[in-house]
Amino acid sequence: MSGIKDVAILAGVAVGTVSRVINNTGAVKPETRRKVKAAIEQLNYVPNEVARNFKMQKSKMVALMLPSIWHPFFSELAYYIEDELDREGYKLMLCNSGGKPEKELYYLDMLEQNKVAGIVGITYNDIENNVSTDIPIISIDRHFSKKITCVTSDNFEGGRLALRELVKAGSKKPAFMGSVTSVFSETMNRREGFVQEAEALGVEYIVYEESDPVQDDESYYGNFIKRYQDVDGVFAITDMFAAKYIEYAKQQGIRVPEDVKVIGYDGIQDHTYFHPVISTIRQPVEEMARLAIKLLFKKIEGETLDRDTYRIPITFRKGETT
Amino acid sequence: MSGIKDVAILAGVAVGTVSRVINNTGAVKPETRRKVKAAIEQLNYVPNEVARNFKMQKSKMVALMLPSIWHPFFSELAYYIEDELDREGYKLMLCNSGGKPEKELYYLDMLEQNKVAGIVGITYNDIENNVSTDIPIISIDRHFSKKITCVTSDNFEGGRLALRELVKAGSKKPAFMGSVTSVFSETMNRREGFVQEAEALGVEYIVYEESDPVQDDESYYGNFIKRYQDVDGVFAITDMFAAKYIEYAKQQGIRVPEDVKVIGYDGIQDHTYFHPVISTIRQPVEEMARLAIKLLFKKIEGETLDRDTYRIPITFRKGETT
DNA sequence: ATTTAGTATTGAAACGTTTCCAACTTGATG
DNA sequence: CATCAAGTTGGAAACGTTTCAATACTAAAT
Repeated sequence: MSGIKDVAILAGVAVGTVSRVINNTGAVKPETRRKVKAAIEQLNYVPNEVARNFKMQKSKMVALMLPSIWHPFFSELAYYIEDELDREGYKLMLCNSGGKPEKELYYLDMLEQNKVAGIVGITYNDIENNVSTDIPIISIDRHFSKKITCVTSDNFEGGRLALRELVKAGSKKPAFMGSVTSVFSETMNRREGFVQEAEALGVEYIVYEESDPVQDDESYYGNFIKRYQDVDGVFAITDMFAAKYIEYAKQQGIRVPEDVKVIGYDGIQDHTYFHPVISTIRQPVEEMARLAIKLLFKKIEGETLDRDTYRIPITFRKGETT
Repeated sequence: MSGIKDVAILAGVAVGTVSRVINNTGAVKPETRRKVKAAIEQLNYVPNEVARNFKMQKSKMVALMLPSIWHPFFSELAYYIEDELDREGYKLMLCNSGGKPEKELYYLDMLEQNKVAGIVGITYNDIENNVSTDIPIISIDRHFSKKITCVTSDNFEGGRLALRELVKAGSKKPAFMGSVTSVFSETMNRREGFVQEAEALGVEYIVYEESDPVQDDESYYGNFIKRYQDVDGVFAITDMFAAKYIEYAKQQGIRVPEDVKVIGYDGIQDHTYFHPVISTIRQPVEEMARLAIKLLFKKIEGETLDRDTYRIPITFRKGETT
C-alpha cells in the first residue's frame, strides 16, 4: 500500500506538492502536475481517507439514528437521505436504536467518539442534553428545543385534513386512534388538528389513545371496537394502526369502508398490489429527507438556521378505505 | 476538546500510561489507574476514535452495499446485519447502489479509501475484480468466485419445494415466472429446482422468463396471462412478482387461488394485515444476516472459511394464495 | 546586471493515538 | 548486601495526511 510519500519520491517532488496536486489547491506547474499524476498512476495510489479525516479533524460521515430500519417509513426515509448525502460525497452510518433510550445514549457516545459530521435523529430521548460536543443535529418529527432543528410533515394540517376527508366520505362520528410514545413527538399535532377541525365544524368525535398498544394489539383494537360501536370513521395515527384496525374490525363483521371509513397517516404503500389500499395522509418523505440533509449541511458549514421547525405540507391520498 | 495528553498532564503520568489505562493493556498500578481515571473524569475526556483508527490502520466499520434499502427484503436484512455488527462494537455504513454497476464501482473505491473493515454486498458487478485491496467481502445471493464467500438461502430446494406445494395445492400445469438480472445471481437456482422437480415428478410445466420486467409490467404480466391461458399455478421468483401477477390476473377475471395457485419467494410480509397474504418460500433473513456477519468477522480475523457458499434451508409459509 | 514581484516548491510541524524499548522500582532470593 | 525477575512507567517513534513559513526559482522591469 503506497502512500503520498512514495508518490513524492517517485515523482521527485516533496510530499506537499503531491498533496497540492491531489487536492487541486495552491499553484503547481503543469509539468510537475504531469509527473505527479504519472507517479500516482504507476503506483496505483489512492489517498488514505482515514488519515485525511484524522488530520482534518472532521469526517464526511453522517449518522442516521432511528428506531428500526425495518419499518417501511424509515427505510424510505433512509433511502432518500443516503441519496442526498451521496450527492455531496457524504457517507451514511446507520444506527438502529430499537427505540430504546439507553441504546440511543450509547450510540450518541459512539458518534461523538467517531467525530461524525452530523446526525439525523428520530429518537425518544431528548438528545440535546446528552450530546456534549456540538455535533450538528436535525431531528425528524421530534421537537426538542431551538438547538435541534426539527423537520416534520405538517401534522396539524394532516389532522384537520383527515377529519374533513372522513366527513366528506360520509362519517358522522369519527374517532382519532393513536398512542403516546414520546412527549417530544410532533405526531401529537395530528390529534390536535383532528380535534380542532371537528370542533370548528361542529362534528361529534371520539379520541382513543393508549400508551403502548404494541404490547397487546388484541385488547387495544378489541376495546376500541367494543367501546365505540357507533363510530363510523377512524383516523389512525399511522397506516399500520389503520391496517391493524381494519383487520380486527373485519373479524367483527365490520366492513370498511361501508360501515366505517378509515384514513391512515404516512403513505407507506407506494403501490396497489396489497389490499386494502389505505386512504391516507401522505408524508412527503422524499422532501423531508432532502430538506433535513440540506439543513444539516448548512449547520455543518456553520450557518444558523432561520427557523427551528420546518413543516412540510401533506396531501391526502385516496385509497379503498373511504 | 481534551486529548490523552491533557489527561496525562493532569494525572501526572506519561501518555503511554493513560493509553494503557484506557485500553486495559499492560500492567498499571492500582494507584496510578485511580489517578488517571480521576483525570479522565475531571476533563470529561473521550478517546478520539478517528485518531485510533488512523494509528491502528483499521476501523470497526462494515459497509453494506445493496440496490435499495427501500425494498422490504433488504431493509429487514439491514436490520439484522446492524444488530449483529453492533454486538461486536462494529458500525454499519449503508450504500444504496441503485443496482447501477457504475455506482457500485464508485462505492467500492470509496470504501477502499475509507479502509472499512469489511463489506457485505448484494451487487450486480463481479466485485471481486474491482476491489484491489483485500478487504474481506461476503456476498448475499450472488456467487462470484472462491474469494468472495456467498451466503444464500437454498434456492434450489426452494424451487423444488415450490413446485411440490403447487402440485399439492392442485395445480396440474404450473409455471415458473422470473427474470434475469445478473448472471451471478443465485436466484437462478429457484428455476432450476422448480424445473428439476417438475421433471422428476412428471409434471407438465412452463418457464416464463424475460430480462427486465421492471420497465413494463403491463406487457410482462399481460403477455404471460395471454400466452398461457391453461396455466393453473405460478411460482413467482419474488413475492413482489407474485403480488403484481395476482393484481393483473384479477383484472382479467382470474381468481387466486381458485383458478390459479400462486407461490412467491422471500416472505417479505411479516404480518397479515394486507391481502392477499402470499404463500411463499420464506428466506431465513435473520439467519442469513447473522451468518454473513459472523463469516465476515472470521475473514477479518484472518481465518479462512471452509466453504465458499453457505446455503441456509428455506421453509414454506402458507398464505391465502394456494 | 540587479531588483522585484510573483509563482513554485520544499521541509517540517502537527493531528491523537498506540506501541515498543529502555529505565526505574520493588521485593524476594541467595 | 548483591542479584535478579517481575512489575511499572516514561519517552519517543510512527501512522498518512495537510498546511504554512521559508526558500528557490522565473520572468519582466529597471
